[in-house]
Amino acid sequence: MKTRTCGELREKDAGTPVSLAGWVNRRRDQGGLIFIDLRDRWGITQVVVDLELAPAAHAIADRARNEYVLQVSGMVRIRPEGTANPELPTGDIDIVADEIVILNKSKTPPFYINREDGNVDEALRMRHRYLDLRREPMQQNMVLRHKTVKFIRDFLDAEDFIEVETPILFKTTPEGARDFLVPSRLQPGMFYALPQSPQQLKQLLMVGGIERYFQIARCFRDEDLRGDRQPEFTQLDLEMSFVEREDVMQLMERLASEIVKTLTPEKRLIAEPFQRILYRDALEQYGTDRPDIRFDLRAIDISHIAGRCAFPVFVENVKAGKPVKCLRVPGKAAALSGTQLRKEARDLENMARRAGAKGLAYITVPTEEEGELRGPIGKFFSVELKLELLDAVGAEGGDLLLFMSDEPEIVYAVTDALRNHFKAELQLDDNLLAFCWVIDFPEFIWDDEHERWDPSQHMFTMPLSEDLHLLDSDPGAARGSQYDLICNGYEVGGGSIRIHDRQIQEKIFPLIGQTMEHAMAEFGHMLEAFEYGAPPHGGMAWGIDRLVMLLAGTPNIREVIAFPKTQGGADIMAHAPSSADGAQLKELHIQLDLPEEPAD
RNA sequence: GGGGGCGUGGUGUAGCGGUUAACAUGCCGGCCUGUCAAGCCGGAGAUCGCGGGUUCAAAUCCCGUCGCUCCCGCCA
Repeated sequence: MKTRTCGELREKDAGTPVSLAGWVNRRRDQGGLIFIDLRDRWGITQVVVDLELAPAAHAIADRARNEYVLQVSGMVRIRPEGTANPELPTGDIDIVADEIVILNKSKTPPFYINREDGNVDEALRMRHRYLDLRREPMQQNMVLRHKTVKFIRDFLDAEDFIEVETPILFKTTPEGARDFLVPSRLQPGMFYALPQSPQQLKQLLMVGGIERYFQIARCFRDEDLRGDRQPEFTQLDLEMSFVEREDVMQLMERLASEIVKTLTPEKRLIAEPFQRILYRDALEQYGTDRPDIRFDLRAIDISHIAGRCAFPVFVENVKAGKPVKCLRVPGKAAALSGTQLRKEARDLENMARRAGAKGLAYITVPTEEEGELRGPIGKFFSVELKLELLDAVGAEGGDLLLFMSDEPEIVYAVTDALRNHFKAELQLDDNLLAFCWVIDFPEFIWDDEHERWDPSQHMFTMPLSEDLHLLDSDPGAARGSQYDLICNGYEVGGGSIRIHDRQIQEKIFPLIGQTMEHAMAEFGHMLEAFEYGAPPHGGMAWGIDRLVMLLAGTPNIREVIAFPKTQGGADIMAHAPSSADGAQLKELHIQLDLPEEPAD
């Protein structure tokens, strides 16, 4: 139906007879002359329909409306002097139509397909996602996503990886996120679970001698949604045998860097090699294990100074072993009037309280013409102590210094909240991609509620070899081999060296509160596999959706997924989920036990 | 489970106790042979998400509810 696309014709094609097909992006009716911007995935080409040259085509063009599907036959022609459109790649030519066929009509779309600035209610876009996908930004995102996955496949193929598919119907995993369950008809009362990740299977592939495996894998987690989280999402899942942490990290770093340079040359990487941040430092300085390092706003521990001031809260906290930390906001005080500053301080304090703090102290650093430190707690610091403080945090005139003191976890939360607040003010550059590695996570994190250790990544993570002995003596101090790849505050991926030794794996279960019977029932196949010559192995999993989202420069994962779910986990186009009919449920031996509808 | 935001012609917004509910765009009709966010003229189109309440009077205030969204919890 089409001999050429709507994006490719140029001056050199003049005189070629062509047939184009696509959608009416816009129609401009001049009376005897009708212009139609015909759009397909590759671009827009202007079609000219002249009443005198082609009366039949003109009559059809007269009836055409936006989003009608047309097939146009005609001659490529260089546009008359002075009518070229430099905005359009095809703007030097147009098609003089001699025949137009309406392949299909279209109702007036519920929102604009042909406008860049279209700020449309997202629910409406989702209800008509097939129309939304026609819009230029979505077309670009879909292409970018394809190119990203294609690049990854080619890259890993060149590195001798092979792609292996693992089952979608698999086994429930009692740890971690909630599973999506699928009832088994053949085995009444039994359930498959959709994989949260192919973790176990890829390790078994390593035991199976695949050595270098990857998969573009769909994964499922039944947890609440976020702007960067969907219940089903796509991972680049990857595993390698006979590697150490450094081998995986270096290959993965090269992949990340080459993706960015090849697919989005307009983006800049903040640093190569990627900065490596210890988990402990990430928490202490940024208050999170996925720091956005595009801006340098870090909490500094000043307990050793604050403990000697006269502010009772600080003194008591330091005595009780709680840290006092300072966040220096450069130039913030100078930018605000006294009234504004007091309001800002109130807002920040409320923010800190929401994060769990009891308060938030501040002082401002004087510029040269002013004299004193201002702010409620300035008076508690002697002159010498003030100088020591300013020196410790590198303060300059006009800075706002914020002070947090509480249990470490609360200080982390406040640091994170404040950093996110100031980040929003900074209007950071989306074209800057600040990749960094976070490493040396603890192997376990203490779970107060269940009084046990939880794996900080998962139960198959190998502890660092120098910390292996700590599993017996001080599991809380053992570091795992985990590495997370962070970009602009998003966790793009994570991985680790895995346990391939049954004895080590068996030590993990009691620590995380599992009996050996339970472990055997759930993971016996893993333990058994480890006994048949499991090679040392490790790997990584990337969130493809998040990666593409960063490459596309959108903060919303739904923009890079063709048919995403709403925050309520629904597809409001096709109306999923939906109720099952009685016969289906009966066949599966399922009875519903729904909460009572409240009676009015 | 919790906190915040939004919901007004097809679309995007304004209005925030008394308006014939405004504007832009789109849509329909007309004119127009070089437009390209075309232009000009005319027209249709909204019980202001839904339910209840306060009031002489509600798009506007209050309560509830539904939908979408952002965040916390949750996400090995």
